[in-house]
Order: sequence, then structure tokens, then C-alpha cells
Amino acid sequence: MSNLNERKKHILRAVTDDYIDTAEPVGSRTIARRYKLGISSATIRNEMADLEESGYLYQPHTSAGRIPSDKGYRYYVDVLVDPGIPTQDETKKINQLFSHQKEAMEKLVRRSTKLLAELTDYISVAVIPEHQNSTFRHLQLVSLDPYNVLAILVVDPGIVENKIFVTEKPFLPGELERISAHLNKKLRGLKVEDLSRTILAEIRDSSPMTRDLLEALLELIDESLADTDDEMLICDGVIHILDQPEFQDIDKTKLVLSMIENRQSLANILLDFSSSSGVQVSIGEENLRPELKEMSLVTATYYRGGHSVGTIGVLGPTRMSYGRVIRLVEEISFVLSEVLESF
Amino acid sequence: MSNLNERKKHILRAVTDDYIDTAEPVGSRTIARRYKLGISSATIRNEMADLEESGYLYQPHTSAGRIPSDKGYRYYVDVLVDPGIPTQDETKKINQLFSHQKEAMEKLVRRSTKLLAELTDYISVAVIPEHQNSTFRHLQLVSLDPYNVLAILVVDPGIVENKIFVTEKPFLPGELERISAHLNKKLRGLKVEDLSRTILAEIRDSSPMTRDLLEALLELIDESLADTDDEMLICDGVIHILDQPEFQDIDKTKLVLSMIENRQSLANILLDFSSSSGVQVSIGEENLRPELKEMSLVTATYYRGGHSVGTIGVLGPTRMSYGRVIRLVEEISFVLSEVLESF
DNA sequence: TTTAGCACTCACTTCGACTGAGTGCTAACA
DNA sequence: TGTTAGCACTCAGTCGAAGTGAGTGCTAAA
Repeated sequence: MSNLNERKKHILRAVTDDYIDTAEPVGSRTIARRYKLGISSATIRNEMADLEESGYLYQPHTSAGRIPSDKGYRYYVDVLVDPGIPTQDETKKINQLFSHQKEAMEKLVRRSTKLLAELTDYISVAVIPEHQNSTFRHLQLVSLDPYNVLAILVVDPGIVENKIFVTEKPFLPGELERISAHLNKKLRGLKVEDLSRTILAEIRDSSPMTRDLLEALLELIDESLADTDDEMLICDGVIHILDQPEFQDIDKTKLVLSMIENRQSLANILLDFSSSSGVQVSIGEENLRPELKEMSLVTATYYRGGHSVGTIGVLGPTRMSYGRVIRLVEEISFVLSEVLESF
Repeated sequence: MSNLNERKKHILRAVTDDYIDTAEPVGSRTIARRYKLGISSATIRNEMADLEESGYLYQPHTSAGRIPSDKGYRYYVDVLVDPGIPTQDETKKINQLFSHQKEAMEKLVRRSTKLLAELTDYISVAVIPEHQNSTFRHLQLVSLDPYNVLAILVVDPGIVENKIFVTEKPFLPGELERISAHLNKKLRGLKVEDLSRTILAEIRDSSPMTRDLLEALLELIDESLADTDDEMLICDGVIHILDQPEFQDIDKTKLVLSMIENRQSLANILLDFSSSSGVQVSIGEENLRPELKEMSLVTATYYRGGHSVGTIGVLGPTRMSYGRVIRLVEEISFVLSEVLESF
């Protein structure tokens, strides 16, 4: 597989770099002129014919230049590309982002995603942690008026859910505080997924007075577990896709955009990568979903306490600036993990 | 202005309806065939020439059918269109939306916006209330670990902000609760905009131990006030714009999408309407921003306690299905206001 | 093994002819 | 006097032929 001689490597790299830049099929003369490889266009032509033979390049039509195939991009990513180190500007922006006062995890990931989109000029996506692995931290009941209660549920890595209840009977002042305190004692440290059962037990022992409320809480927890399904995908920089010449075709674009609007499916795609470590690159046809067959996805998992809690990444055309993207996804997921560690 | 005879009104309505349907210039024969006005195409031709003369219609080129001008749409909206009453399906969906357990305001508006986009097939936008008019309800400090404190700020119509602090010195157990309780007593019912000053005064009277924390809280409040600037625009159904034939041109589309991505400017546009009551329609050139010159915006304000708290609306091409959109914006803003009232 | 030269390919552009939906005008009709 | 039928005219859009140029593969010479 890696049996390309140095000259072929140089040429494949040149073709790929050029195509990433220009989005135009790259001809032998262009390579000879633009990249000082010390060989003539005719030689390059021969080498390119070989590279096509072995599937790294292809021609969109007989008399056109070459374009890297998915296999070509794969080789480029695995062997040829050097992500390099973040530029000064990149480092500065990343540090700025994380030097802010700490925020609850959701906002933090949201901002990371925004920055990633801004730095790469592609679409940036992230899934925030599922509640599965998180533990109960705190529950607060706030009386809005005698019949309305705001419940705030805080789970482990700074995720906050809230919901308003209407109660049948008004609560006495101080009563909510008592209930909160009681529940907090009972629930502290439990896995979120175990909460329902404990509260159910609680319901059996409770006065009819608080039963309503507990049932409502049960619903909050169920919903907040389910809710993540809805909310856990974060997405930014969708605009950038319109700047890519491969998406001048509005129908192609619509396909991708509707996939993004259907958050759940994209979330699942990202979750497929959440078990692998390091930066993952999935190129074109390597993607299982047909909507992604002409796109590439660069992802990395971020961690907290040694466990992966979510995935962040970049979605763009297969003609993607892999070096830059890989470098940035790597850097941001790394820093994100570091910041989360300190929670 | 309203000096159109009945026949001209019928014709203008027919042309507008048809153009809204088909997005193709409407010819006199089409009108004669499709709408039973009891007159021949030649007569219609004469009337259309008159309507063009007075600026209600125009021809994209000499030998094409007519298209309503902005003035034509304006007349259509003001005089001709009948919003009708919501269909069964619409009513059902709206009731379903609001029959859910109550939620904090932000989620409520988010879901309304989603529904509006779904029902109209256009882009739907909303601004959620600024904090200016809202009052302090509750502040909760939760210790995540000895050095990290999660602060949750609840203000009046169910808006919840949260933030994590790192403190210089660890807090003793129970200390945070004491501070929360103290602040809650002091701050209850204050306008959020007055909070900063009050808290500042508070700092002077407090023990040096809590100074860190108070300063951090001050920052939370400042930020949550500022944060609304960033977050207060909600947007849904952007995809739909790609289904409109007028936005097959990718550059036009890009213009609109980048305006939407620049939330602040769109928020400002909506805020311009927030002082007027009832449904507002702003058509094409009537919009001040050049990006909106080919679009129409239908908005309504929603209320709580007699005060306007936000604006919700629909953004689409000037060739918009005004009747349906006006009806739905009206209905949803009305129901939204009702629900908020009960908070 | 590399390079220069040449014939060939094929997407893209340009241009003219053609088509058809739609108009304005005029004359006839009720 | 208002309405309609008929006709000449306009013009965007489509189709196809010709021309252009970037790029290739092959061959022969260095």
C-alpha cells in the first residue's frame, strides 16, 4: 500500500495540495510550473498515469487534469500530510477562549465549536456528553409563586436542566427547601440513570402532599435524559459550506443541510467515533451514510476523568485542508479535555 | 390609494395568489383560464396594463406575464388577503405545543419558533426577552468541590443563567448556603438592571471572606445581561429558504444566510418591531437593510403582564403566502402571550 | 529514463435559429 | 362605451453547431 516511491509521493502531495487549494482538476503542466520538483510535465504525466492506475488519482473526464480519489486522500492523510503546530494566531484564539471564567460544560463546548468553525472555515459539530455517565450533584426547587415551582437539576460535569411545574396545592414557605434538602441528601452521588428508581422508592414513603412534586421531578429527570437526545448536537459555521465550490449545486447542498437539521442522525454518526481515541479522519466513501459520501469528517474525543464524554469535529468536502483541520481538532479537543479535568 | 375597482381587485388578487403559488410571471390567459372571473384574457390584459401603470404589477421583461410589485403585495396584505382562521391541523399542533408541562421561557419560545417554521415552511425567528424588565427571583450557589462554585441565577419569567467560579479559598460546608440565603433575602424582587449596584453596596458590608465570590457574582450578572445580546435570537427552518425558487441563486442565498448567522443584526431588526402591537408586515424594499430588500418579514410581539417581552416572526421571499403566515404568527404570538401570563 | 512534439479528446463557450408564452394594438361587436 | 377576437411583435429560453483551450497519451529522440 505504502509502496510509492519518493517522486510519486511528491507528485501525489502536490496534486492533493493544489486541488485542495483550487478545487480544479490538476494538470501535469500546473504541477511542473507551480511545484519545483525538477522534472518535466511529461514525466509528471507518466507518474500521474501510474498513480491513476493504482487508484490514488482519477480524471473526471478523459482530457482533464487529475483529482485525488478517496484512496488518494487517505494516503495523503496517513502518510503525506504534516499537521504542523498551531500558528500563533490559532494558539492565541484558543487560549483566549479557555481563559474565560469557567462556564457550565454546555456553553464551553458551544464556544469551542464556534471557534473551531471560525478557525477552519468548515462546518464544526460536537456532541455534548450523555447523561449516562454523569452523577447527580444538586437539585434546587424554587417557588415562583404558590402554584409554580421551578426545579433546577445539576448533574456532574456542570450540566444544568430546568423545568417549571404547576402544583395542585400551594406549598407552604420553607416546605420546598425542606424537600430539596431531603432529596439532596438522598440522591447525592447517584448515577443519573439510577435516579428514577430512588425517587420512585421515595414516592412510596412520602406524604400525599409531596407525591405530586416527586412525580413531577421524575418527569424532569426522564425528560432531561431524553432531552439530551434532542439537544446534544451542537453545530456551527454551516454557512461555510456555501463557500465551497463543490456545493454550488443547490441540491447537493440541500442534502447536507437537511442532514444537519436532522440533528439526531448526525449525532449518531459522531457517537460512532466516540470510542476511538486520537484524531479520526473519515473520508468520502468511507462514511457509511450516503449523505456523507462526498464529505470528510475529522473528529476527536474529549475526556474527563479518563472517560470520554463527547466528540468534537469538523465536517467539510473531501477536498479538505486536512493538515490544518487535524491540527486544530487535535488541539481544541486536547485543551477542552484539560479544562474539563479541572471541574 | 385604495381606488381600485372591484374587477381590478379581483385581478390583482388572482395575479398575486397565482404568483405566490407558482413563482412564475402570471399571464392574462392563465388568469382567464384558472380563475373564473367571467371576463376574457383581452380584458384582463387591459386591466393588468392599468395595474402596471399604477405600480401594483410589473413585467420582468416586455413579453412576460406580470409579477406583483412591493406596492402590489402591500395592497394585497392591507386590503385583499383574508388570513382566515387556523385550520384544524394548525390548531391541534399549536395546542399540543402548549399543553406540555410548562418550561422555562427560553425553551418555550424555542419550541414556538420551531413550530412556526414547520407550519409556514419559511424561516422563523424570535427574540427572547431582554433581562431589562425582569426581576431577580432566586440565586443558588452549589459547591462542586471546595474550589469550584456553580452559581445559578433565576430571573423573572423563567430565565435561568449559570456559571462556574473558581474561588481563591475553599468554602466551609454550609457557608455557601448561608451566603445564598442572605443574598436572596436582600435581592428578591429587584430589577435585574439594578442588581449590579446593589451588590456593589453589599460587598462593602460583607466579610472579606466572601468578597471574591461577590465579585464573581457581579460578573455573572453583568455577563448574563450582556449574554442576552448574544443569545437572544432564535432561528429555525433555515433549510426552507433553499426550497424557494428565488433562492436557487447561491449568492443571493449566501447573503441571506450570512445575515442570519450574524444574529445580532437580525435581532436588531426584530427589535425595531417590538414596540408596535399586532401583526406587522414589512415587504421587500420597505425593509431598511439591503439584505432584506428581496424578502418579507411578518412579526408580532408577545406580552407578559401587559408589557411586550419579545418578538416572533417569519422571514421569507416577498412572494410569501401572506394569508397563512399572518394567521399563524398572530395565533402563535397570542397563545404564547397567554401561556406566559400564567407564569 | 527523461523529455519534446504532436495528434487527439472533451468540457465549456459562443452564436444563431427556433419556439412559445405573452403582450399591445386595432377593429368588430354588444 | 365597454368587451372581445385577431394579429403582429417581443423576447427569454432552448437546442445544436462551431470554435477554443487545457490536458492527455503516445512516440521518438536525447
